Amino acid sequence: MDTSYYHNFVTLVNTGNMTRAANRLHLTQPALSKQLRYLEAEFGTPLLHIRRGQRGSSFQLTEAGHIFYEKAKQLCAIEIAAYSDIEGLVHNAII
Amino acid sequence: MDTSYYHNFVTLVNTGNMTRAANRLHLTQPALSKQLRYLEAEFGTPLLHIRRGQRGSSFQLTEAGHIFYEKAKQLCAIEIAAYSDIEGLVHNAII
DNA sequence: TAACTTTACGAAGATCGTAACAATA
DNA sequence: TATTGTTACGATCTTCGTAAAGTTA
Repeated sequence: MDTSYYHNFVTLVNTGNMTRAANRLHLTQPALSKQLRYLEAEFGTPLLHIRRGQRGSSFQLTEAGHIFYEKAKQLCAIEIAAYSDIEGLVHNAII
Repeated sequence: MDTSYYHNFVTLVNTGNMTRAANRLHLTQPALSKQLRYLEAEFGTPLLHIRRGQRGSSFQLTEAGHIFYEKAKQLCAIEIAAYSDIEGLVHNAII
C-alpha cells in the first residue's frame, strides 16, 4: 500500500467530492476512484457511500470509513514528521 | 512510498543482517538493498553504516536512521491497527 | 439531462529476480 | 578468500491517463 493512498483518501474526505479532490491531488477522477476501490477491496468493506446526481455528488463515511479516516490521518502525520525530523537533523548537521 | 518499505526497514534493523532480513521477508538481497538505497535517497541522508567482511557483516544506525526507525515502527503499528480495527468492525457486524 | 463516477484499455514507469561484480575482515 | 552487499539488466506487474459508458437527482 502506497502511503499516498492514505493521503489521498484524507484529501477526498476533506474535499467531499471526488472530482475536486482529484484536481487538488493532480490526479484524474478515474485514478482516484480506482484508489478508493482498491482500499475498499484491501480492507474488505466499503469506506464511503457515494450519491450522484445532476446537482453534484456527495458521500457519507461508513463506520469503517470513519475508522480508516482517523488512522490515515495519524499515518500521514507520522510520515510527515519523519521527513521533517530527518530534514531538521541534516540541516542542523550542516550548520 | 510503499508502507512495506517501512516494515522492511524495521525488519532489517531488527535482524541486523541484510541477507537474513531478505530471507525473512521473502525478498532477494538486491531488492532489499535497493529499497534501502531508495529510502536514503528519499530522505536525503544515509540511514545505516554497513560493514562487510569474511565473517559476516554488521551495521550501525546513523542518527537519521534512529529517527527513521522509530517513525517506521509507529507507522507500521498504525497500519496494523487500521486493518485489525476495521476487521473487528466487519466481524462484529456479521455476528 | 447535467454533473459526476466507473469501466476498458493501452502506455509509461516502478520493482522484482538472476547473474555478475565489488568490497572487506 | 569467504561472506556478504551492490550494480546491471531484462521481464513482469502496477497504475496512470484518455475515452467511452453508466448512474441518478
